[in-house]
Amino acid sequence: MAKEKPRDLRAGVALLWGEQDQPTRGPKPSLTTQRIAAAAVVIADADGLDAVSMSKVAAEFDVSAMALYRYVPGKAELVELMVESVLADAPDLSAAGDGWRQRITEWARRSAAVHRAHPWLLAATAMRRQLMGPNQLGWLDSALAALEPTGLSAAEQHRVFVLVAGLVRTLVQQDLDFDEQHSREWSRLTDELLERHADRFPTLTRAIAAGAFAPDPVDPLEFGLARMLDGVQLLLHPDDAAG
Amino acid sequence: MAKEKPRDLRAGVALLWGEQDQPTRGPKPSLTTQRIAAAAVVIADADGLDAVSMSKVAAEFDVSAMALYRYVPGKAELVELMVESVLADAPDLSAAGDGWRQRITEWARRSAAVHRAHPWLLAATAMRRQLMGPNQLGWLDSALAALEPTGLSAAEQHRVFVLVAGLVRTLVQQDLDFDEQHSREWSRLTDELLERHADRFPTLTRAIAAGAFAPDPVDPLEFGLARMLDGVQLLLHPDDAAG
DNA sequence: GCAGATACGTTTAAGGTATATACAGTTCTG
DNA sequence: CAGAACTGTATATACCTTAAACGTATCTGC
Repeated sequence: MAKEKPRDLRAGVALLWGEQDQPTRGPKPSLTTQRIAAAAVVIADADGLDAVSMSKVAAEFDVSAMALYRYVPGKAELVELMVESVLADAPDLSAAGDGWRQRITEWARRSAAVHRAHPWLLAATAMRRQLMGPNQLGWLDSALAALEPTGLSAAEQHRVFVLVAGLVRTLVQQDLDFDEQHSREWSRLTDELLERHADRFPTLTRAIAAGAFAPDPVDPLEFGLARMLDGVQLLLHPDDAAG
Repeated sequence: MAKEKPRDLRAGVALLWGEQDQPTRGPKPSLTTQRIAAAAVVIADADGLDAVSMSKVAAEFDVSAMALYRYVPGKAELVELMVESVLADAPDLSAAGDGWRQRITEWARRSAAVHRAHPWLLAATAMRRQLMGPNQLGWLDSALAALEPTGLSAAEQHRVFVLVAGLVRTLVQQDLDFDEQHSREWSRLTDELLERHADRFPTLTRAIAAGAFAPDPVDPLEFGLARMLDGVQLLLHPDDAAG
């Protein structure tokens, strides 16, 4: 995962879009990129992205690690295929209602659900220089479709999309980071430290005392979306109070 | 980076807070955790987080890789120390004005600046199960201080903080991902693909034609903050239009 | 002052990782 | 039916983290 190989974008795109010409001679391949990606997804779902190694994936097919390089140029491309694999079926938002707000909210919920179902997805799409495949573009397309009725300019729609997608990422990550046991132990240790350093962190100390970090019944995604979309709505109708 | 070692939280916290009792016997250590972290930061700034390896850091001090393990339990802890190192000096927001909005905006700008100056910081703080040191808490404290005058409940202030911090992360990441050359080449390839698949991505095709992905003179952070804080302001004063 | 305890840094090595290269075997094409 | 083209394997390189054993430097208690 460390070294940056020089990448052939053209080849990467062709791979992601399934636009490679099949050779006619030679033995029939025993695998497909789809099956490889699917196997990698199973491993990542179970043990995290770091657990996905060429040899572990190859082992799923009783094949040597090097065999995978006949299908995939390298690990970076494998991860891209994993992302595509998991983003199949861009959401149909027409059932969510007619308003742009309902639709983009539904988009955010679905996106959050996918990210929660595949915790490695966040890390995978956080990697620099990622290419986007058709499925990822499908999600983008459906979000933009939801925002189209706002009447905002194309540039503004794009900006809003970035905000909403970012919000989903942030809040899902918060979710995933939360681990009951770990969290409890950390709180205990930190409380103790904060008591000793209360003067350095006056506001924080007060906030904790006031329950700022206590379990919160409000769904952060719903809260965040509501605030953010209120802000967008204000951009559309500067005079109205949002409802 | 792959395996998850069982971690001793207590030890990790002690390390991060510099609360370890110095031994009296034995040779004097030739290094300090601070110097080690600083060297690692230099490497990461130059070549990315993946380029930080125990042996490269050790080489900066002409010392064997294993020597570092006398100072740091493992690489995860080293990364935590790097984060602390870079988050020294929590921002003083008093110069930004009196309003909560000005102050939290300033906080976001400063936070973004640090993240941009150390591109690996995003990845480093995205790791699961991270511990927070005093400097990281300092930043948290100052953000909460900025939000205190809103009069929101402690829980609400926390929720808003999460939104703002997330916004910064998202938008900085977008920034960092952007690479002139790569982006240009990708556009070219994608345009070509989209033309062939316009029916699959109708909205996206339209959006691109309308310039949604053209260079945008508006600073996304300012745009995002404005929308988000408008939303928050509406929470405070449901009847007013935000200005 | 000196023995013993303790801590530092090194060497060695084990067990991971990605992936380059050379090769053996299989299958289609001319 | 020979040769080209392709698949998968075996081998090897160059990394990575980190465990264990060891020699050596330094302080503490006597």
